[in-house]
Amino acid sequence: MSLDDRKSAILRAVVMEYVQTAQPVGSKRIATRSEVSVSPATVRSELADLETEGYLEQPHTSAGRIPTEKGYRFYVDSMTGDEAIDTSGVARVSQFFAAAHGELEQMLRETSHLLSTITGTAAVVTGESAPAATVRSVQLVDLSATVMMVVAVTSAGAVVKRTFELAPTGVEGSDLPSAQKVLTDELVGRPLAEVARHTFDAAAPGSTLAVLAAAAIAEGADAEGPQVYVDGASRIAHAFDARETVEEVLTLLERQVLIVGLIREILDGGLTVAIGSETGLKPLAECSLVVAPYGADGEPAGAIAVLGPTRMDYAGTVSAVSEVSNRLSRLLGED
Amino acid sequence: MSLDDRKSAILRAVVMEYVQTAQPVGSKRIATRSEVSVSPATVRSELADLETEGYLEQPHTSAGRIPTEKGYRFYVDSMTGDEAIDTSGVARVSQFFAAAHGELEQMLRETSHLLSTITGTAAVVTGESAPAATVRSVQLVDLSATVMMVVAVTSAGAVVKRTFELAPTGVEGSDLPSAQKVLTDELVGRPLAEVARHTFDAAAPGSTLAVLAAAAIAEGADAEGPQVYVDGASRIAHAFDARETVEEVLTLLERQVLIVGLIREILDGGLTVAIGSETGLKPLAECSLVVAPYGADGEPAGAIAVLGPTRMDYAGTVSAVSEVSNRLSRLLGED
DNA sequence: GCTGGCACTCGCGTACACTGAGTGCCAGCA
DNA sequence: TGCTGGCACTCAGTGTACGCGAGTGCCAGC
Repeated sequence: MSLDDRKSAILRAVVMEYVQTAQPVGSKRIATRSEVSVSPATVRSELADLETEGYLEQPHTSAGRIPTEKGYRFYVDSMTGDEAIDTSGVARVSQFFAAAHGELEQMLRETSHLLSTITGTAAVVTGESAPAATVRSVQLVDLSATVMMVVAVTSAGAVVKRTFELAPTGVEGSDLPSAQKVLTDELVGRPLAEVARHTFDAAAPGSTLAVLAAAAIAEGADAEGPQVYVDGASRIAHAFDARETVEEVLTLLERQVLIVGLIREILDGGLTVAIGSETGLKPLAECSLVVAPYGADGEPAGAIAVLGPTRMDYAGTVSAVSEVSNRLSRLLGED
Repeated sequence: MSLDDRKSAILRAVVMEYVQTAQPVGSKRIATRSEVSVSPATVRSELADLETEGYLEQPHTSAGRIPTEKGYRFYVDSMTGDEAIDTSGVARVSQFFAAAHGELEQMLRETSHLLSTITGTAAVVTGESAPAATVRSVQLVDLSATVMMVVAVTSAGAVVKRTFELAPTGVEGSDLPSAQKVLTDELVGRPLAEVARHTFDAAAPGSTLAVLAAAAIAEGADAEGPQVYVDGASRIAHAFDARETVEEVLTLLERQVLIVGLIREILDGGLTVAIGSETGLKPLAECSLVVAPYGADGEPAGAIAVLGPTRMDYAGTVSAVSEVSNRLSRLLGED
C-alpha cells in the first residue's frame, strides 16, 4: 500500500518534526512547513487518513500525532540520502580516519566513540570473529617455574593468549625450545579453529608441552569472547524518561553476547535499520538500531551499529553509519 | 567530637533505616527499633541535637531526618564488621574464587561482574599498570609485505602488541630473523618503561627494524591505556531518580582514565570509603565509593571498587569488597 | 477538492482545602 | 536531672474543581 505524494510528504514532515521536538505534532505546524502548502484543515484530513492506515497515532484526543513504527518504517524506506546532510559529522569522520593509525582494537574502540559523539546516542562496534583467521605465529613464554604462557598471532592481526600450569602434568619447562619449534612448524598457516583438534607426533621432543600449549590456544580463542566496543551508553539516560526503560536498555548493552547476536541477526548484507519491535527484543521496544557491516574487499570483518530511541534522527544516523562503515572498510583494504 | 552511646546508636539506626527504606526516618520508627528503648519524644530531642551537630538534616520541617555526609562518615567509621554479615555474598565470593582459573584479564572482568551482582550496584576492577613490569619475550610477526606486528609479553603476563608499517621507512622485511634476535637479546629482562629510550647498535644487522619494533612496543604500552573493567553500570539507573544524575555518573564510568585516577587518589593503603564530596568529583556528590587494593605479597597489583549512591549498604559492600580483595590477592599469590 | 469556521475534547496548570506524618516545646513525673 | 505524654504547629502530598488552550472532526461554501 503506497501513499500519494501529499500524504507521503505530510508523514515525512510529522516524523521530522517529532524527531526534532519530541512533542506530538499538530496540523498547524505541518501546514506552516514549506513542503506542504495547504491549510491546516486539509492537513487534518490527511492526518486522520494516515492514522486509520496505521502510520500515526494520537496519545490522546486533543493532542497532535506521533509516528507509529509503521510510520518510521515508511520514513526510513523513503529516505533518499539527501535530507539533512550533516556535513560536520561527515567531516569529523573524514578527519578521524585521516588521522587513524596503529592498533586495530584501539581504533575500533575509538570508532565507537566517534560514532557515539556524532550521533549523540549509544554506538557499538563489533570486531572480527577470531576462528576464521589462520595462525601466523606461536610463541611460548615461561612466566615462572610452573606457569607458561602461549601467545598466538593470527593472520588478521589478532592476538590470542593463555596461561597454563605445568606443575600438575609433570611436563618439563626445559622442553620449551623444542616445543616452540614443534608448535611453529605444525600450527603456523592452519586456521585457528583447527588448533584444538590438531594431533602432534608424540615421539617428537617437546610434543607433550606442545599439546598443552595448543590446548591453551584453543581455550584462549574460545574464552576470548566476541570483541565488542560500546560507547555512549550514558546517552541512553538522556533519551528516555522512564528510568525502567533506561535500565533495561543499559543492561542489554552490558550483555555483549546478546548485542553481538542481535547485530548479526539484523545485519542483512548492507546497512540495515531495525525499528522498535523489529529488533526482536522486548527491552528495545522503544529503540531503533542502525547497523552496517565493514570489511576489506567484500570480506565482512565486523559491524558497526548505533542504538537510539525510535525517535532518532534517522537521516543523520544512517549517513554517519554509512560513512564510518565505508571509511573503515577502505582503511582495512589498504593493508 | 564524639557522641555518647545513645546518640551514636540513634544515628546508626537512622542510617540503617534510611539505607533500607530510602525514606526520611522519623522519631517513632527509631523508638520502635530494639537498639534504643526510649520514647519518641526523647528520640526527637536527640535527633534535634544530631541535626545541630551536622550529622542529620531535614528535607523539610514536617519530614523525618536523613543522614548528612558527616552522618554517613560517622556510621562507616563506627562499623565493627559484625553488622549484617551477608553470608550469601561471602559464599558466592568463595565459590567464585574456588572455580577461578585461566586468564587474568578474563578473571578480573568476571570479578567486576561478581562484585556488581553481590552489591547490586556498579563495580570497577583495575588491572595492574604495565610499565612497571619487565619484558619477558618479544616476537616479530609479518602480517603482510608492508605491515609487521610486534608482540611483547611482560613478566606480569601482560601482552603488549602493536602493528607498524614498513613501507614508508624502506626497511626490509627480510631482516626479520636478525631483528628478532637483536630485540630478544637486548630487551628481554628490561623494564617495559625503558624500551622507548633503549639504543641499539646501528651496525648490527636488523637493527633498523629492531628500532622500529621497539618504538612500536613503547607506543603500544602507552596506547594500551589503563586496564579497567566496569560492570553493573546499568544499576546506577536504579539508584537515582534524577536522570541528570544518572547520566553524569554513567558518563564518568565511561571515562576510564578518570575512574582509574579517582581510585588511585582515594586508595590509601587499605580498604577505603569515600562518601559524596570526599570523592572530589562533582558528579559523584550523591555517590559513595568503596575501594580496596589487591596484589600478591604486599605488591599492589590493582584495585577493586564499588560505586553506589551515598545511600548504600555500607556494611554489606565493605564486607564484599574486603572479601573479594583478600581472595583475589591470595589467588595471585599462589602463582 | 480545498478552506474557514465552529463546536467539542481533554491534557495541563493553578488554586485550594484536607490529611497526616512529623516536629518542637512544655509541664509533670520518677 | 532526665524522661515522657500531650499539644499546637508546619508543611509535603493528595484530591478536586476549574479555566485555558491546543488540537481535533465535521460541515457548509467557495
